[in-house]
Amino acid sequence: MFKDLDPLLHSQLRLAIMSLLIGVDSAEFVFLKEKTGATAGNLSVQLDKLSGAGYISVTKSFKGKRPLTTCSITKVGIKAFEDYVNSLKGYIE
Amino acid sequence: MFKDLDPLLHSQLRLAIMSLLIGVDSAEFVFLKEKTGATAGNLSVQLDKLSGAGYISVTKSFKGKRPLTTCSITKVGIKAFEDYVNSLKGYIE
DNA sequence: GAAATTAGGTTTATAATATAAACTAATTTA
DNA sequence: TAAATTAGTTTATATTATAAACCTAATTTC
Repeated sequence: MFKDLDPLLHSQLRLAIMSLLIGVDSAEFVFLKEKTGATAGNLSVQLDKLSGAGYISVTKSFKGKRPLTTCSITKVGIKAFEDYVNSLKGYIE
Repeated sequence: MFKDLDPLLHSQLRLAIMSLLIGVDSAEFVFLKEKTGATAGNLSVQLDKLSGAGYISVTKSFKGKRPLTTCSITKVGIKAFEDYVNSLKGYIE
């Protein structure tokens, strides 16, 4: 009935990030920042957490001379997201 | 796209409580405790919060000689739950 | 009939979490 | 060349979730 909800995903900002990443190949820091409305600091922290869990991969490079942080969801992340959504259904249906 | 998720409902235990209450007329403390698997302390705290927000009403009486805490969801609570579920869909669909 | 146990909670302490503020470092722009 | 902007990271704080400890009354056991 009430399966545990992955605490890493049961967070508004991290869920929004995953929701965005699941629909694209990859996304830049600034794109995620704009779409989620998060502050850069908060976004940075949450990306680290998702990355630390292996839910996303983060690559740091340069666009011209400015730093560029690019994120992609991983297979593990997709699975976790799907599991989370399924668990959630036990609560809201 | 990403509407704010009511922080009062975006909590595993409180969401489970609301999920249970939305399906019944009323429910006793012990019933909620068993169904959610929560400790009594945690349940007590979360019921207070939901009650404080006007999402549920809590009545304390006696069953025989033992205390009996009975909970029901309110109209405000139903509305909040429905809004929460709708907002959530922006994240998971 | 005293002591231990159970029932039904509440209060309090702690650890984890989310979040923004403050900071860094490089780059434009005025 | 000073000021502002970009693209972030680190740190501090306030909130939150959670369980442990506690309480009171009732019941069972010895």
